[in-house]
Order: sequence, then structure tokens, then C-alpha cells
Amino acid sequence: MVALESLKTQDRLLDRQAASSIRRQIVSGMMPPGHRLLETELARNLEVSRGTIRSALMQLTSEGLVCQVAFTKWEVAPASVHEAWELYTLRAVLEGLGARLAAERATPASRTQLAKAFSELEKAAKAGNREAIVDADFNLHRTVIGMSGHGRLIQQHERLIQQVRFQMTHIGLTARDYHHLLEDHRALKDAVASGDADKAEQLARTHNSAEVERLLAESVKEKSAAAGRDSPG
Amino acid sequence: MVALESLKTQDRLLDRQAASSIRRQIVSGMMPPGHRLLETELARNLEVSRGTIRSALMQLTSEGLVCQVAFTKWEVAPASVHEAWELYTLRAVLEGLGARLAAERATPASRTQLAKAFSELEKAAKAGNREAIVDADFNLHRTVIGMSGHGRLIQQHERLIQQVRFQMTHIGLTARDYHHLLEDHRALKDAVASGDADKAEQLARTHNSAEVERLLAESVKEKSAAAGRDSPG
DNA sequence: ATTCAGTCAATTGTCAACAATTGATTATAG
DNA sequence: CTATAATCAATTGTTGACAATTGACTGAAT
Repeated sequence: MVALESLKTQDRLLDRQAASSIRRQIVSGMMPPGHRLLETELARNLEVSRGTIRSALMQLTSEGLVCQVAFTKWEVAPASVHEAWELYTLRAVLEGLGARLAAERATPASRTQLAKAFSELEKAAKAGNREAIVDADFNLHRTVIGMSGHGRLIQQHERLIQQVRFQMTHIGLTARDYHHLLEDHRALKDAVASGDADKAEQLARTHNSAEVERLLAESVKEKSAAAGRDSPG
Repeated sequence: MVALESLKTQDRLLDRQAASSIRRQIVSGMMPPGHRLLETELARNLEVSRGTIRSALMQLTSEGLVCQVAFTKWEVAPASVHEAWELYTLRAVLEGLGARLAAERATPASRTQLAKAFSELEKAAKAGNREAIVDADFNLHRTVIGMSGHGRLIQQHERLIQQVRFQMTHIGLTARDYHHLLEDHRALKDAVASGDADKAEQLARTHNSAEVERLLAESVKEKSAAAGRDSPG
């Protein structure tokens, strides 16, 4: 049976649609960090009222993509190594919990779904399609979290992913080589599918911790390079 | 030097004040789970416009205290064992991360603050003041998280605490005996203050896991008692 | 008795006008 | 020339009116 799409979906509300539109533009990099958001301009472009835009901007603020200075302005959230550090440290523990619960609750159906998500990643990696790899990567993580049966975790994780994509675009964290990426995910998938909760949690955490390490390493490199330029003598 | 209160604080915005007012009423138990929230009535009571109330309700929705059914109604969020389970599992990993970071970054000043927060709990426990104990308990956890220097963690933790208090009020989880409570917190405080990150994380996690166990144990008891009433033969 | 379309009151969703605040600009005093 | 106060345009904050949607109620057809 195909689940009938709920007619009471909230997506038809104008403020949600406006938020989706602006979110896409932020996450895709079209609107860079610090970009000023004018209610009037957005209202004109999206052909809705200012009140609707305000509602959308408030949603995006609660998602961490927009910042508000009361009585003054709205801006796209800043991107920095510290922001990225916050996201990855949070992500490590949230995905750790998700992987543990997923392993404990795996069913034949969810295992199949997980295997499928992994094979999509494999396919993308073999094709070498950069964008498809990123999508499949996030989707695999989303699948694991979805298996947890933890509503709040699922929602927070989704928000986190959007923020990670946003920061990635602007921090310029280089991609890992596909072989290691694939093996990391295979191990995680197998741990979850086999019900090894401890191992699943540990793999999910170290997977993200590794990203933090790479991030900080690159940031140190950049800093020392900048210092070298500043005072080359 | 006393920090000058920022004049640009967002608290003077009417929607924030309205949200605070409604939040207080929900967390304190005045508005029970499922209680219907009428925009017009709230607007009348708080003497602001409906638009302002809408904005407040959206904030509270993003905080997990209110639910929206589009075009139909706003309600106080449901309380249940599952909700409480979600909160405590999340809390375990978030406070685990917070305690780890706090231990890594402890300074003389923050250690003093932590010691003070603990002694407040001690004082409340000795006095046997139920409400003061709960406040001091949450405040101690807040202090640890605050030491992490992790903005997103601090914000999410604050939201989590509000939700926990709300659920506690309505699930009716009985209090632990003060002795064990105090010793748990003393151990956590000492681990953080001494910079033992691994131990701090582990203590923070098990402290919360224990609450989950108690929660589930009581829920099973209630269920079997209910089953006993239903089919006593 | 039951189903189904129509009606209606209650409620939420959207909008456009108005008020308040801010930061930049200009004018003024020293 | 600098510091300070007054002014102003741009922008956000708040409101009340209007539109759309829902769920309950009604009554006719079967």
C-alpha cells in the first residue's frame, strides 16, 4: 500500500513555502553568510506579504540558518570554523545515539532500506559524481537516524544536516577520498544491520570526530599560512 | 565590573514576552498537555494582537512545548512516557558532550562557579526543600553545559530542560532520594573540575540513563496495574 | 437508520496600513 | 577640527481587517 499523502500537510502554508525557498537559497550557497535579508525585498520577490516573510525568517532563525538583530536586520548566519566545530561535535553524539537505537530496533524492512541507501552511495562513488556522493552520504545518515524511532532526534538531525551543508559550502572543507568514505559507511551499515549497538554508536561518533580533526587541521594550516603572509620576516 | 545589560536585548519584543508568559504557564503545569490554545483568547488576556500571539506560538512550537494543526488549532504538547524517553535519551548524550567539553575547558573562575552551584544543591537538599532542589539540580546542569563554550549545545540544552520540566510535571516521575542525587552530582562536579573528560562524560550519561530506567520501570508498573484492573480474573 | 451534500459559526491564515526604532547624515556648539 | 545634538530615511515591529479553511450541524434522499 502506498501511503496516501496527507492533505493536512503544512507545506501549503505560505510561510512554510517561503521558508523552503529561502532555505534552498541559503543552503545552496546562493546567499552567503552575512548576506542581509530585507523583508520588503523578499516579500516582493516571493509575492507574499511582509508578515509571511517574517514568519519564514523566524523559522529559519530557529533552524540556525538566519540571525536576527532586533529592530535592525536579518542576516544569513555566519560561517566559521567554530560554527562547523559546533555542528560536528553535536552531530557526533546525535548520530551516535541514532546509530545505537537503530541497531537495537532494526527490522527486516529497515535493514533493506539501509542496504539500499548504502548501495546508492556505492554507485555514486563508483561514478565519481561529487554531488551525488554528498547527497547519498547525507541520505544514508538520514536513514540510520530514521530507524531510531526518535522523533526529536530525527527533527534535530535534519536541521543539523542543513546547517552542515551550509557551512561546508562556505568553509570549503575538502572531500575525503571515496575509498575511506565508503568503508566507513559500510562498517556503520553492517554494525547497525547486525544489531551491534555499541559498535554502531562508536563508529558513528568516530566518523564525525574524524571530520572535526580534518576541519581543525585545515584551519590551523590556513592560520599559519595567513600569519606567514602577515609577517614573512 | 558588572556587565551592562544589553539594551538590544530581544526580550522587549512583544512576541518574546508573550512566548515567555505562555511558556511559564505550560512548564508550571497551569496549561496541561492537550490544552487548546486559542489565538483570540490569548491575545485578549495578554493584551496584544493576534499576530503577536501567532509569533509566540510558533516559537513555542519550535521549542517542543506547543503543537500546531494547520488551519485548525494550537495545543499544548502531549506528555507521555515516550516523550519523556526521547527527552532523557537526548539529554544523556547532550550532557555527556557538555560535561566532556566542560572538563577540557575548566578555568579557575568556572570551577568556582561550579562549586557554588553544587553547594546550592547541597543546601537545598539539607533543607529538604523539594522545589529548591529541582531548581538547583537543573541549575547545576546548566552550569556544566555553560562551561562547554558550545553555543548550540547551550541553547538546545535550555530548550530540553524546559521540556523535561513540563513532562515531569505531568508524568509524575517521583523524586530520587536526596543522598544518591547529591552523590551523583558531586561525582560529576569533581570529574569536571579535575579535568577528567572521559569520566565527566560517562557520569553525565549514566546519570540520565538511570532516570530513563526509573521512568520505564514505573511505566511498566503502571501498565501492569492497569491491566490488573482491566482483567482482574 | 444512514449517508451525503449544503450551510454556518468558529478559528486560523494572509495582508496592508500604521507605529517604533535604528543608524547615518547633517547641523551646531565648543 | 571635534564632539554632540537634531533630523531623516530606511527598516523592522505591531495591529486590525479581511480571506480561507475546518468541523459541526442540518436536512433531504435512499
